[in-house]
Amino acid sequence: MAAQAPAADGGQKQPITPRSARGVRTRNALVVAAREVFERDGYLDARITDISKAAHVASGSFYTYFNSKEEIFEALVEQVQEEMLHPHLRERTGITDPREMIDASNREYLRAYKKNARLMALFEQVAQIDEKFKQLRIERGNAFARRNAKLIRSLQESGQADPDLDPLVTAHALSVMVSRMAYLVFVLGQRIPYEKLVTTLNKIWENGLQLRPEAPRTPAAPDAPGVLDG
Amino acid sequence: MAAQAPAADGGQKQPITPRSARGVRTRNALVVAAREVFERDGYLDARITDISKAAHVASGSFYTYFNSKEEIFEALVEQVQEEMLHPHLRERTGITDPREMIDASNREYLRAYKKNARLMALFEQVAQIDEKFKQLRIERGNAFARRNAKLIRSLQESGQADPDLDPLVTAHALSVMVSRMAYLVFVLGQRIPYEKLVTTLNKIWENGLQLRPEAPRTPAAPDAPGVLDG
Amino acid sequence: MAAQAPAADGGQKQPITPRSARGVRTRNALVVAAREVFERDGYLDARITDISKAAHVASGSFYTYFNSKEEIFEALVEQVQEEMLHPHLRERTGITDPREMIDASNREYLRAYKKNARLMALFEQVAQIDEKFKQLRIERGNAFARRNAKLIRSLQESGQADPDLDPLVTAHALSVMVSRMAYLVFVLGQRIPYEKLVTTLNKIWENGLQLRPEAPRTPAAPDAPGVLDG
Amino acid sequence: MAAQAPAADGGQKQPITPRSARGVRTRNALVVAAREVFERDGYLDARITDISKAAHVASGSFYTYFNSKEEIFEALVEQVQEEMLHPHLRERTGITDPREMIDASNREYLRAYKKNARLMALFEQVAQIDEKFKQLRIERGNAFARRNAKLIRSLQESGQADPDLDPLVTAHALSVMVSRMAYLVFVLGQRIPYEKLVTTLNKIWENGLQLRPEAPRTPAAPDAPGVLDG
DNA sequence: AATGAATGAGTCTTCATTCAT
DNA sequence: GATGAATGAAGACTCATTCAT
Repeated sequence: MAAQAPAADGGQKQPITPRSARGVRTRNALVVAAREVFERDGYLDARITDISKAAHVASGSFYTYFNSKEEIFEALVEQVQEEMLHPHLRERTGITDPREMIDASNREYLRAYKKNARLMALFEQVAQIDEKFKQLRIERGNAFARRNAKLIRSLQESGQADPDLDPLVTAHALSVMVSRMAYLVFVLGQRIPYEKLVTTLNKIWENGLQLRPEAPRTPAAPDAPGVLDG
Repeated sequence: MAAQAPAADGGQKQPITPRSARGVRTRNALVVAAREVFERDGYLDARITDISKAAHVASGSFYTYFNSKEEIFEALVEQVQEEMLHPHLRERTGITDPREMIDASNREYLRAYKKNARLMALFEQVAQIDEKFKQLRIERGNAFARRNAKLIRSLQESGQADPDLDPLVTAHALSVMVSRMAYLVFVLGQRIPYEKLVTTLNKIWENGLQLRPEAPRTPAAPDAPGVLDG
Repeated sequence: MAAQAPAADGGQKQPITPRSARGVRTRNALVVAAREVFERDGYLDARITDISKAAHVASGSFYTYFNSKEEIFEALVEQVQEEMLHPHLRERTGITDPREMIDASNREYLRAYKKNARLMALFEQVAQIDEKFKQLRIERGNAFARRNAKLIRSLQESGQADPDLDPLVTAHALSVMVSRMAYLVFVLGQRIPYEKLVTTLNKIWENGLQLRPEAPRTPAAPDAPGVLDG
Repeated sequence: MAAQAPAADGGQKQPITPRSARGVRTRNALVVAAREVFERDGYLDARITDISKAAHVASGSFYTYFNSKEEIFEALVEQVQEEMLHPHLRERTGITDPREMIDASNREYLRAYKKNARLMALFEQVAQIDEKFKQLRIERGNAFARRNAKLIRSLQESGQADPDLDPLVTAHALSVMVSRMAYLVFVLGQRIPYEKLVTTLNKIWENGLQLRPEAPRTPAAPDAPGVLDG
């Protein structure tokens, strides 16, 4: 009752990692169901009961694997992350021309965003509601910006980009521009034709950096903001 | 007893517009308290009870003026809107040089955002949660974009801006870039020095539009995204 | 949601002290109902729902005044305490003969215990279950023992009681003997005639202390263990 | 399909007596684990799951041997009983002097109580919670009291003890005094030096019975209250 | 016999909303 | 209009018990 010794498991709650095949199936079913329900009802209106129901398991089974809505959401994010993880553009494509690179990475980003629009909307929402996830997005955004900043810096050093721009701030700005436009179009439904969206964003990147058209044989260009960038 | 006589107000709830001076005071106290509580606890965790308590009125009194949290939030938005409403830059300042105009409007926007950062964070949050408010922001964003698009178009026509850019999409993109950076810095706490933020954003606008430096005698420049733009 | 600022009330929960007459009535009804339900079902099986039901209020109303079963139990204890509180024997009766005093206080204690047997059983039970209440009983027992020890000491000093006895330990021992016998008889139902119980306990007190029969004009004698003693 | 054939065991549940050596081991492990968990968490907070975990068996295996927490507790009690069972004092020691006997049996009781304090606390607790176990303790206490009463009676008959005392009630009273003091000191932590505790209790027994110091050649003295006395 | 997941009944608890004074 | 208590629907969560493998 009152002042009992804490449980022997060190205060951790029950959630287990499934040991049997059946357990794996159930856990997966729950994560899949969670995605369904979250996308359908939004994070806030999603009831744990509904997730269990959608997974065709008893309500209590949810707690075999997760402690809370937040926790299963985390699991969902991790899973999606894995799916979306892939090597960087340059390594995959061998593209080195900055213009081509900007185009490729913006296209890739926008395509992925469009494809997972409901999920992205969900992430947007949760980042506004849950502190932990908000932090995650900040860090992710910073990582992207740092990487892009490096590329911008190298373009500046080789005389291909406007040397007056602060690389890190510029990287942030151009990244949020792209990701926010993706949100505007694919989540909020702003009607902008896809091709026009891509070309305009490309153009602003190029103009913004003042890319010298006659880029001779140069190296880098920024990688696109990742799917989870803010 | 059987057939209820329909209420005179057609089934609408009670919320009244205060008639007495006391009523006005109470209603105001509630709106002020709502802002306090919303900023402190976030929209979701703010309980109507807390708002009433903060306003030093009985919990039941809330319903004399509002039907729901959403409704008092609306009232809060309207009030803030009034406070922030002011004529457009050009009309106020007479500035016509595009560069100056970009600088002035970005500064004005960022200053206002910083000053009301907690409120802006709140708006961001509610737009993710409440459908009605989400629509409001879309419309507001569109209005801004249309206005800025007009200015971009006129710059293009006078040969001062890159004619390849789609004016409306560009207007959207540059606007969200600024507003999102404001969010990043003033709400999420990204550490970017104020002056560096302003100059970088200015630069990207200018570069992005390819403003001809020798802008001879031309007119327009985009108005900054308003305080409530997304 | 996640890391929200704590409520403005300093972390205290809602429970209020009733401000209206109606509120006082409701709160009282709940405490009375709690006693009923606790005595009927035992502490563990008593559901908050049942208490509310017995008090003829909605289930949620319980939480207007209490946070938990433990809390309303505390309120019940306090109330009972007040009812049972009365001046010490000697002050009330003027008895000074040790034998008479022992008899009077044992009788009083046993009578009160018998009258409130179900409540006493309840206290016994909760002291085994709830740490806070267990502490309360320890302290109460100590207070009694200290008082009785003082009396024993003075009897020893005036040559009326066995000087070999440790006053404090003896006080504890004789007190727990009486209270535990009360429990045995009135709660567990051990069939011992009331009068035989009293006289036997009296006798053991007298013998135990080796009270000199010819106690001339002496002063003190121990006060009986109080109703709540362990 | 319609009429269920009654199970061969008459509706009784499964719990088995282990047939294999492995079964014996598992069952033992569970009882040992139960003691651990009960002592650590208290009867109420002990979950069957925890007992299984502590025994390193799957949660479902519990039900191979027991139907409920109550049932394994019973098994635990029985096991402890066996361990503690030993012949009566007199038979073991040959002591016949009443004073020596009181001393010996009190010492023995208190030593055993101290050694198993957590277990005794547990028994105390369960007796307050579980009806079946409460009955057990009543019976046990009665058995002790009857035996001690017989001894008191014989002391009275041989002129060694106060003839005014009711033997049975006195036996109860002195027994509960000892056992309750043991609880006070070893479970509740009342700080009384061991030796002082023993000698004081001895003294009260002797004084209480008014043992004639010159005890000539007499036989009996009460056996101490057994470990499970109330 | 052992395993370890699945089940779901039973309570607690919150708080927007109503209402008698 | 204001008050402050009462209401009760809604959901979260626990854990003893069952069961397929």
